[in-house]
Order: sequence, then structure tokens, then C-alpha cells
Amino acid sequence: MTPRTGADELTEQPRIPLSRRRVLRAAVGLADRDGLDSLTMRRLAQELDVEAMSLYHHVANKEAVFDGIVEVVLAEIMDAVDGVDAPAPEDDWQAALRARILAAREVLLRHRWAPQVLGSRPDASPAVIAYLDHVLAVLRAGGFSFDLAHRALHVLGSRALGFTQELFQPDGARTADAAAAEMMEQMAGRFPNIVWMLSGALHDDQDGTLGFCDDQFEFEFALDLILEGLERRRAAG
Amino acid sequence: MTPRTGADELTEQPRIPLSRRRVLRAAVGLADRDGLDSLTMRRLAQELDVEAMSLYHHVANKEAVFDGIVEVVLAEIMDAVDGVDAPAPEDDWQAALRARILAAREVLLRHRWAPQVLGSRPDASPAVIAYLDHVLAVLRAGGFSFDLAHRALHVLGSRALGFTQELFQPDGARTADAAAAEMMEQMAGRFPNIVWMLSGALHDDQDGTLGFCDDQFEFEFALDLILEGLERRRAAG
DNA sequence: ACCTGAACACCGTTCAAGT
DNA sequence: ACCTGAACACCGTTCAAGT
Repeated sequence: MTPRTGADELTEQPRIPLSRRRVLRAAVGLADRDGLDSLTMRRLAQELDVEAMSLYHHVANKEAVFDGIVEVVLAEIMDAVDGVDAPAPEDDWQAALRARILAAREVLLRHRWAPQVLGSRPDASPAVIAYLDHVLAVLRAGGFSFDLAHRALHVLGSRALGFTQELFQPDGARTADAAAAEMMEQMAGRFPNIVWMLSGALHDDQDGTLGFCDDQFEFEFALDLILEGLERRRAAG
Repeated sequence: MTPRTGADELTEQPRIPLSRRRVLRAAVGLADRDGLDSLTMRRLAQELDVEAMSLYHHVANKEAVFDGIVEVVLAEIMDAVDGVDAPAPEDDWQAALRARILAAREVLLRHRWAPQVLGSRPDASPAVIAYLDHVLAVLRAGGFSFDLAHRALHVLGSRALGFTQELFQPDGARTADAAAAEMMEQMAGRFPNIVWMLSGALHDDQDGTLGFCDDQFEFEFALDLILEGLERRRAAG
């Protein structure tokens, strides 16, 4: 993409010096493109046209790289959330929070590895704290007590950032269709209730796409259910 | 614990032969005791008094070990759930499901690494499918349509098995107290809403233990909120 | 059939040396 | 100050060889 030979070569331009910022941006790019397992110190260095050991002048170790890329993603989320178009929290905290969470979700969908890395951090990063502070501001403006606001954060859990932990993650290769069909075949006798549920989905299917597990739909359904439950408890005082 | 020298030695007793079962039980034990990062093929072999390469006669590779220990934990959960004391699903699906999920949670609390491994499996294991089938049976008996039952599984997500993805996991070493105190100090100005929330918790604190983030309490609060929301949608038809 | 030793291709990281 | 090469202590895994 960016050929290193050409007219510029004549000027004997020195390489852009490495920096923490460059290292982290390359790490995010590598994880986006090739997945988290491909993010090794050696491959990261290769990405930057440098030896692996040079990285250690800008990040303490690999854990610091993970901390760093979480920071980068959270910064993107904060940007997205700041620019969101939604009612003022004082007027409609549910709509305000809903819009913010869905904006955060859009960012995370661009960095599929982020949930896993986030979950593996033992300590709360300042960036996460800052985001939670932002969420709390909405709840507070909406009239939550500190108790209920605290519990709301726990109820939302990772959903506050726009993702949820599913019990398994059907990947792109095997679609929900294939998984469903396979189950129907193999497990008809063993898992009668799964079959019941899937047969319902097949029956409802209008356009032949087996619109099963529309992640966005499921996410919003769950989010709305939770926001509604929180509002009921808020209103009950 | 089981000394290999002694009277028995004279009988020249042959070692218990390796088996998939023994390998997986040792893997669970190792992960329980030393954490998931300590679960390497070489250390696992050491645990079994065997060379690392011998393991490959009983498991295909390390991924298969992860799949296997998930199976083991799910089997424990199925046992716990089967023995649960709760109303019949036909009479009170909420109480029936609540009791089962809390039983599953107790098992997971003995295997702290399980959520992480579960989340990393790309395909649904038969054991997870079997558990979900069990959950669906309860919902079905409770009068759910297949649509709503399907959505209920998504809303519950990992909570169906008794765990939730938090945005960070304060470890045992640094207690919630310490983390809270630290925040109050360092971040008073930057995160006003966090401070607001924490000051509330401090104020409410009666017995001086700063009863903040009681995981069990938070879990049940969230679970009840969700079950209630699902019941409302079920009743609405 | 079941286990092993040596080897291979990778890791993250340290350290002394280069410019 | 910043980068590097060689080295160390680990990984998962293969393969030919042992019993």
C-alpha cells in the first residue's frame, strides 16, 4: 500500500520514530485485521518495520500493550458517545442512555477483540472509569439514587459498553443457518426444547433467510427490557 | 498427599494408566488451584507424572483440553441443577429458573476460570446446548412462545449459567475498599459521578465493612429484574 | 497400545552491544 | 537516546523410536 521505494527515497528520509502512540495504533490495526492471537510482540514489530526488542522502549511489556489498546478503543467510544444525538438526560434518561450505549456498541463492532481484552484486565482502567462516570451522570440526571445507580451499573454490566457475553459465539464461517440445520438433524431426540425453539424460528421465517439471532435486534430487546426494569425501580423510589 | 514410596512399592504396582478422563480432571484441578495461565500441556503432564507428549494420546491438542474442561464443569452444573429444590416450572417458572441459575452459579464460583474458557469456545458445545435445552424446558412450561423463549436466552446470556461479564474484575488482593479509597483520593475532580456514587455507599455503610459490590446481591438483583421483565412480556402475550 | 526423547517452530523478555 | 543481535526460558506440537 505505501511503497517504501520511490521518489521520496532520494531525500534519504529518516524513518518516523517509534512512539507509544504508533505502537498502540499498529496493535489495534493488527488485532482488527488478523485477530487477537496474531497480536504478538514479534509480529507487531514486523508491522512497524522494526525489531521486536525495540518495542520495549515504548511499552513496558505485552500486558501494557493490552492496556494500551483498551485505552485506544475507549477513547473512540468516548468520542462517539460525546457526538450522540439524543434527548437530554434530565428529560428522558432512558433515551439518553440507550443512544449512548448503542453508539458505544457501534465502535465495539469495529474492534471485535475488544470485549475479550477488556474482560481480561484485572483492574479498572481510567478510561473505563471515565466512561462509567459518564453513564452515571445520565442516571443521576434521570433521578437515580446512588444505590440504584450503582446497581444499574451492575445490571448493565458489559452491556453498558455495548456488548454482551454470549454462551458461545457462532463465527462467520458457520452461519446460524448451518448451526441450526445441524442441530435439527443430529439432536432431534436429545434436545427437544431446542428443536421446539428452532422450529418456531423456521416457521416464522418469511423471506427464507432464517432471520435467527439478529444480534442488533436481540441487543436492543435486552437493553430495553433492562432500562424499563430500572425505570420501574427508580419510579418506585 | 499420595506418597509413591512405601509398602505398596514392593508389589511393583503399575501406574494407573492415563485416560482422557484423568487428563481432564487433572486439568480442572490445575486451573482451580493455579489459574488458567498455569494450565500448559507441560505442567499438566507434570501433574500426572508423565511426559507432555503422552497427553496427545488422549486429547487431540490443547484446544481439546479446553473443550474437555468445559464439559466437566457443565456436567457438574447439570448435576447441581437436577438436584435443585424449587417449584415446578408449570406453577412458577420464575422461581424454578431462579433456583436453577443460582445453583449453576454456585458451581461456577468453584471454577473461576470457567467463564473465560466458555466465552472463548467458538462453537456451542453439546454440554452447553443440553443446559440451554433444560432452561428452555422451564420457559416452555411457563408458557413462553418460542420467540420469547429465544429472546429470553439472549437477554439472560451468560447469566443463564450464573455469571456475568463485568467491565473489570477487582481481584482478591485489592479489595473493593482499597479500590474505592484510591478512587476517592486520586479522582475526586475528574470523576464527580463516581465520587457521588461511592460517597453514597460510604454513607450507607452501617457496619463499617463498606458492603460495596456484594456480588451475590448484585447478581440476584439483576436476575430478578430480568425475570420480571420477561414475565411482563410473557403476560402481555 | 502406550509412552518417550529429541527436535522444530514459535513465544515474551533480558542484556550487552552497537550507532 | 534509540535501536539491535544473540541468547534464555518457556510454549504447543511432530516424529521416529522405544517397550
